[in-house]
Amino acid sequence: MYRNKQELLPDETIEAVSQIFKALSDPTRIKILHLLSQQECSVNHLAEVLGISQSAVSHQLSFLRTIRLVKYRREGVVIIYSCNDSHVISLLHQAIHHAEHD
Amino acid sequence: MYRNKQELLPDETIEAVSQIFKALSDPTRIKILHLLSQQECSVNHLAEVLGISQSAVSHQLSFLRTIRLVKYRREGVVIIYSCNDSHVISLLHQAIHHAEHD
DNA sequence: CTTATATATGAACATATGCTCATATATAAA
DNA sequence: TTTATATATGAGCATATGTTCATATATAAG
Repeated sequence: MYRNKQELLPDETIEAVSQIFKALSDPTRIKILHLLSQQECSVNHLAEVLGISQSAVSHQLSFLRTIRLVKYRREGVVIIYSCNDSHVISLLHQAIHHAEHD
Repeated sequence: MYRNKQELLPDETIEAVSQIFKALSDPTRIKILHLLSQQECSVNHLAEVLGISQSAVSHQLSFLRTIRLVKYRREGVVIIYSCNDSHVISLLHQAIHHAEHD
């Protein structure tokens, strides 16, 4: 009745995929990643431009750092963040394009 | 100091993108969509093959139906589900590929 | 009409998530 | 060393999320 040719994904893969999409599923993180995909930014610049509290931005950057979607460097007293995963940024841009043209 | 060439996305777009990725961020939904991307399935078949309760599968299908990621048809007593958004399936497949080759 | 099977759905519950507020840490300047 | 500014982080809280359990609905067969 049903052929059983279906490839089930290993749990590891499922979890990794879930993590990628979870990172992209929150409006604050989308805004952060989209802006970082255009230019490197300091934490305060992100907060000001996006209209999000410094604390909220910093918490989300911590999250994005942990899963290596962003990287950062210090410049004096300022921390400059930038994107660290071009493939995930590509997924984001595709989804934006899709959302704009649905 | 900073150029303000950055394009901020409209809230509408942010919400739409967030919804797409939210749909793809749960392991159960990933399993369902991945299987449906290979073959149409009844609800019970999904539940059995994926090892998820009928109720959980049905709840998630309801979610996926609402945002039009799946469609369905009745065949007698059985409801056959299939994918309804090839672009989102493409995002899923890319993420799977990325997760498998990281 | 009754029974059996497939699917859907509401309520309840436990956990996850994202924010704010307060405060800690770190660097630079005075 | 003191002060100012930038960033990070923990605690607490409100809301969102996903599951189970019980039950409703729908179709087909007898």
